Amino acid sequence: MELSERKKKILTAVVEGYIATAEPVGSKALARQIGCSSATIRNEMSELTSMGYLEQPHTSAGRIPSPAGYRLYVNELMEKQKLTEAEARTINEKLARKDEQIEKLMAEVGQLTSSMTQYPAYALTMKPPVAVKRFDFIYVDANTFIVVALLTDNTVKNKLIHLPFSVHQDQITTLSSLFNANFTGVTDREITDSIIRSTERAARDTYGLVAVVASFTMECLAAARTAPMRVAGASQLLSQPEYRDPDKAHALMNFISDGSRLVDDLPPAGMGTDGIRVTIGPENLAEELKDSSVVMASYDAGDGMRGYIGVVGPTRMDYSSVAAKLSYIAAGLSRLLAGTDAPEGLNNKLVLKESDSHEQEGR
Amino acid sequence: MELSERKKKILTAVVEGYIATAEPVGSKALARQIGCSSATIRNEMSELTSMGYLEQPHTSAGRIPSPAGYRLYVNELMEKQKLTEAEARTINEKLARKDEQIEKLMAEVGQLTSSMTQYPAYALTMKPPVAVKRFDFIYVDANTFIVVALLTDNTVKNKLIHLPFSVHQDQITTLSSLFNANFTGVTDREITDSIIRSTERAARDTYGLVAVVASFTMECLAAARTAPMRVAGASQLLSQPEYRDPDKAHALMNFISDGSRLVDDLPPAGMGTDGIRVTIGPENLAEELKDSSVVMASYDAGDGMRGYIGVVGPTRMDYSSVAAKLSYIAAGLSRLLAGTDAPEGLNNKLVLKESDSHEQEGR
DNA sequence: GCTAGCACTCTTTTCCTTCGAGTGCTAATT
DNA sequence: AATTAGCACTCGAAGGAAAAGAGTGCTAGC
Repeated sequence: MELSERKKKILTAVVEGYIATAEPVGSKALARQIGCSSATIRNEMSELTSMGYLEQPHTSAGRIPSPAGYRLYVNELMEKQKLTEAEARTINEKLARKDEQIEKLMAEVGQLTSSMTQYPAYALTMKPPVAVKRFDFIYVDANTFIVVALLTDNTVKNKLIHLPFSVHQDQITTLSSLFNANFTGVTDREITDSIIRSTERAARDTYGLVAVVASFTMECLAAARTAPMRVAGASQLLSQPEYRDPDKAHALMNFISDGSRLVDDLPPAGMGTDGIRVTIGPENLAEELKDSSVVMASYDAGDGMRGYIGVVGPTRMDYSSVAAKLSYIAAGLSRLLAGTDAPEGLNNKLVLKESDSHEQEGR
Repeated sequence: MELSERKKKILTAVVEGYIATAEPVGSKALARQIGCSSATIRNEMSELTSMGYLEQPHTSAGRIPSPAGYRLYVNELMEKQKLTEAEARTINEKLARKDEQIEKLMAEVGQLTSSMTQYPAYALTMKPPVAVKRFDFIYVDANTFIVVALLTDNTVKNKLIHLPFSVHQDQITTLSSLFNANFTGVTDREITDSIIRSTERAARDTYGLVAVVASFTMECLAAARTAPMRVAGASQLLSQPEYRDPDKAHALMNFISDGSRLVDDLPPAGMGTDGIRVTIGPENLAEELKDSSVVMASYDAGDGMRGYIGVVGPTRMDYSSVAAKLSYIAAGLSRLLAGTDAPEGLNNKLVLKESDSHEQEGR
């Protein structure tokens, strides 16, 4: 059923009023805004209530939006706010100082998002499974060598291995060719015991060298797949009146501080067309989030990777402003990580934006 | 002035009672414990109050310890608690799964400490300045090479460098010997522009290759010196009655979530003989900590590195139990990172000594 | 030097009243 | 038919007095 223009206006006003003040909004306050008498408003509100878009905390209080009311607001009524000049500049400046380590970049983006929105925020990147592209073994001294693994996502991992016995450079060379033959191009799940066994036989390895390097390899592959997830600004919750009860705040903070729980709750279906997804109160799967809302945006992290940033707040969250900020930050990140135009702030002329056009070399 | 035995007993009982209940403790409750009448206790408490060890929130409440009272308790009266079998086992199990990346290890230790003590916890490692021990350059293809730097603290850093022009293997070799000659054994502060210039001349470098590798080097050295600091379990604060006021909680949480502030407050003088330092309420430097206490323990992280773990809580913190747990965990960490005896739980016979491997995103 | 007793102080809790915002309904108005 | 004015009613919030309770300080006796 389609709502009348006026009902929409009233619903919008109630939602925005409640978002601004955290107090139920009454008919008198609206009368001025809408331009008719409070009695009319009351009638309309009464209908909106019975349609399920508004709620009354108790008989003689104003109305607050129900989850359905918020949903309608988010889907149809809300106008996406624009960022102020200053906000946009802040975001650009922060993103310009791009950090090369994805871990740190995520942490900074989390911080940024949280400080821009005044809500707790998280940031993460999902990665497709990776394999090792090539191994290099650096012989340091008789007891020491370094393994360097170049992964298909172009990250490089390494490990210094110090031995309680000595090896000859030749052994390392053998090891190198065996690993390049047997352990490249496979994901962590494809490394089986039997591959390790056969490599060990081929290397005539009696010291467990192969096992050590193999386990390092699997560690790398597993770690590269795991999403580095950062949560920032959890304490912002405490400035929201709905979390003034320390027990509530505690429960929710526990939940969000544990990144892994949030990840589970990620993208059930798809994102909206603009890359923003809003999940309101009871729509959330996790019990701990039933009274809260989550707004998240996705961005393109390049190389087929997808990333997400999001904030958690009360259902009374300022969806319009948060959505605007998230989508601006997400767009910036996409540009930074996957975009064709080189982001400003890279201060030297060589560098580094290697593409996947990178040919696989034989050996 | 030396306190009488009985005064000590009473002070101890007040401190421990208050720690347990967060309520001022009265004379009646103590009478039973101490074994004399409440009136006697009152007289004694009155004296302890005028000596500055106890305080009265108001005339008709029991007594609570003053900061000086806590201090005396911590220094002289408290018996260091022993861990239960179960607690010790939990800690051992967690530490046994030693993670090779110091960043992650610190995060896990923070988690562990927080969950064992029920207070917010932090963990960090201080490092002495480092230098590069040796460079290796891996030629990948005409447009790509990897720089690998082995640092004096035995961490390895690397970077994949992709060029918009091609280089010959020889150039890389030249670069390698130049860097090994000019950039090894120096700390980040000792790398001056003039060294870079002269290296550039020697390399006949017109593309800025030297500059890129040099800036990578400095990044590594700077990053290796910065203490990776992790804070865990900040939300635990909210379960303490003294932080039921969300504003107080918010202020303190903001403070502790920002690791850098905590670092400033670190070890002014030395640690106690047992490696535990307790800072009570107003003894803290930071304004935000004046109502809180910090207990920290230091551990030996090997290679001349020192590390700290600590917890933040109300002045009414359970010093005895916290100190015991911290020192157990710190001892475990020392053993793990610097100890001569191989910690149990390392499941293969090689691999010892290196602590940190480092990944570098190449984009 | 210790203890019993008692008056006194001060907080906490409880209950009651008042106040006010906001509603729902009815009747009048446009 | 839609809007408005008016009014009785509801229910939480705020205020305040009274009672309860816990603990002290002091005095006097053991």
